[in-house]
Amino acid sequence: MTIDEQVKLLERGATIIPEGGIKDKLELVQKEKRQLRVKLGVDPSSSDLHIGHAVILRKMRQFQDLGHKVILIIGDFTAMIGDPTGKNKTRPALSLEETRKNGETYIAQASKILDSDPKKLEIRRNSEWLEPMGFAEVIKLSSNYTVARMLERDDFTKRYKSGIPISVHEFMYPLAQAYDSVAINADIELGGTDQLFNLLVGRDIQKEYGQIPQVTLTTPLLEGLDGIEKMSKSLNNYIAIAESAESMFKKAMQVNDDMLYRYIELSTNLDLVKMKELIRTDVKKAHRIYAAELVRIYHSESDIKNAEERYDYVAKGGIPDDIAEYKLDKNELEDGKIWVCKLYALSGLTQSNAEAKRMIKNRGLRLNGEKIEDTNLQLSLDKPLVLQRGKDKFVKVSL
RNA sequence: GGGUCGGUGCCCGAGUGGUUAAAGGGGACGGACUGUAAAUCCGUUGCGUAAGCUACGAUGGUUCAAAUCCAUCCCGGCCCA
Repeated sequence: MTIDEQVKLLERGATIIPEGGIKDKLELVQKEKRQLRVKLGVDPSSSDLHIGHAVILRKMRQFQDLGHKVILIIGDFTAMIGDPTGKNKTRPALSLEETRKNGETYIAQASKILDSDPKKLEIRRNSEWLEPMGFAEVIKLSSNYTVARMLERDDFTKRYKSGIPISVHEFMYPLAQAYDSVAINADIELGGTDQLFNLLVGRDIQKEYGQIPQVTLTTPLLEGLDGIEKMSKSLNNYIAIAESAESMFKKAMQVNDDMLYRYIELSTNLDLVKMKELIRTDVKKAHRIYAAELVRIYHSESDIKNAEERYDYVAKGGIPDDIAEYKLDKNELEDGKIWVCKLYALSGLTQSNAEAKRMIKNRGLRLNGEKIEDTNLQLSLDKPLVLQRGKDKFVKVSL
């Protein structure tokens, strides 16, 4: 591949700062006969990677495939300090052990996408260099940036204007992240568009430390299944890359029609021109192709059929066979029977007896496929029972 | 440090002594309709099968009765220093 072709591939779906920066970097390393050092910082506070994260990981993979080195930085130190007080309220600060564990899960999941050849992948933790930094060092680092410039960051601006508190330590986040770039001497740093500010701080700080500033490459954030918020675990609007083929297929089918093109664009390599046309002419089919493609990427060709069949079966009101099981303790029985509402609560399908009762009144609970009418129903468990909530939440109960 | 305003359920927000498990909106969850979509419409949205209990930043107090009044404390915004 010529450099121009490489640039074209790498820049697809991404925003580069400064413009043309990728080409310059590629030419530079060609001259110096070395690999690019491509950085991605990850926050080990959540352990479930979703297809939104995958956008950037897939971009990383492209760099690897072109022979470059990807450096994954687990932000174990920054996560340990605890999340800023911002919108998400205070998140309990994680212990080093937790962040380490989350980091491991992250790596395990990311390796579904990344090439784990050590020549192409380096994994570091930022506690490595941030922890030993003394206060004097930190002051020196922070003296390179001004409050006014910090406040330029979009979420700081918004919060400041609307009177939402900003703690001083939150200013340290961009700086710490920027210092990571210095520590590993990054040529390029990748991130979601929400990371742009932090990535740019990296450029400034690298300059201050006498390095050539990194080029930043940002990819769009994938909106969640609700079509409004960004995809995230806490909003529960995500498709995890580790979830089962069945669940993945189902969620993919539920992506809003309006969002489908964007999902295809950002999370698959499907032919965009063809898919755009298909969405126009036959949306349902487009959904199926997308759903199948996702399963193909994260599971395998052979899993598609099962996932699709299950989907169709449940859509028709069928009870699938891969249901979670719950073993009821005999002590819960009275005269060999148990009250329906209690059973639903115990099985975890409802949060409380009261909720189960309400759901029955709303005709939302089924037993062996039949709607439950009577809130006072007493059940004996001679045979296993299939409890169901809504369309697709099942639990099989037995003694 | 001083002044001032504020802290209500998942979120926003009304409520300034009893009729308040707390208006309204959002979200979420069910149902109808559908393509297990969207839109729309309907219902539910603290726990307890009940008596009742718990809940309006925390603790203590006043009162027959407190989210509402008082005291102290904690947290935050704004203004002044």
